[in-house]
Amino acid sequence: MNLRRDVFQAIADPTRRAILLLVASQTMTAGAIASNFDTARPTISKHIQILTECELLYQEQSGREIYYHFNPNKMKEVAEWLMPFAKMWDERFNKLENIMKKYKAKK
Amino acid sequence: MNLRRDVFQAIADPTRRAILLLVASQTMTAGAIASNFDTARPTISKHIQILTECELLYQEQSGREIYYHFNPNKMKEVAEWLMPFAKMWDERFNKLENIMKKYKAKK
DNA sequence: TCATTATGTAGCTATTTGGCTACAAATATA
DNA sequence: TATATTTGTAGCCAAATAGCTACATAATGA
Repeated sequence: MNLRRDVFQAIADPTRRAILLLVASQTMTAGAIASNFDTARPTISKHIQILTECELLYQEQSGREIYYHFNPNKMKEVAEWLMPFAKMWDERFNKLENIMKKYKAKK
Repeated sequence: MNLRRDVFQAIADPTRRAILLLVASQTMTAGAIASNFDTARPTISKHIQILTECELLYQEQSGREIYYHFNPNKMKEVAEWLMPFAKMWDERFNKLENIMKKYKAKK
């Protein structure tokens, strides 16, 4: 359980994506997170560990409880990777681009 | 090699992310894609197959050659999943869409 | 203090993954 | 037609993954 701990690998797992949605909506303790799943608690604990290692979550200790916070800046890395693709799915952009193309062709 | 063929699992692998960037920039044959990597051709072929199965790529046969095209709409699913998080990483913007708008304005 | 609670770790397992070589199938070309 | 090219498939393997149970550690609180 060591290598390939990047954000993309982290969000590949559906359970981890669910954890991220949960914690992003509200900071929670490890136990509170686990209580949202049928999966065994140590399994969720491992998922939380993976998310923490790649910095999508960070810990705040409070006595014996550990609160997990969502780190938006790390998730932003995914959005940044998507940017080069984004122009291709936006219809308005494609329309504009096509209009410009036609306009230039006429000149 | 069957289950879990969703977009998130597909983009988890660095080689597949590189293939997507390549093909998004230009439609290419399987051989042309493979020639960009040190990895053995059948290995790349398998990556291409995974990307095709989850519809990030689609095929266009031309004789014995197969051209692979990028499907932006499928990638968009990732951006849509990111939306609930987007407002958290930049105060100035409330939607991923706005960030994309800004990106395109720069171009 | 002693039991309870919150959390993480160890160690095991079955399955999936990503890689390779060897081979097959189909199209193009000399 | 015989050969070369393009691509995919089969089958193997080592490593990684996600899951579990059992145990360890540390803080609360009766």
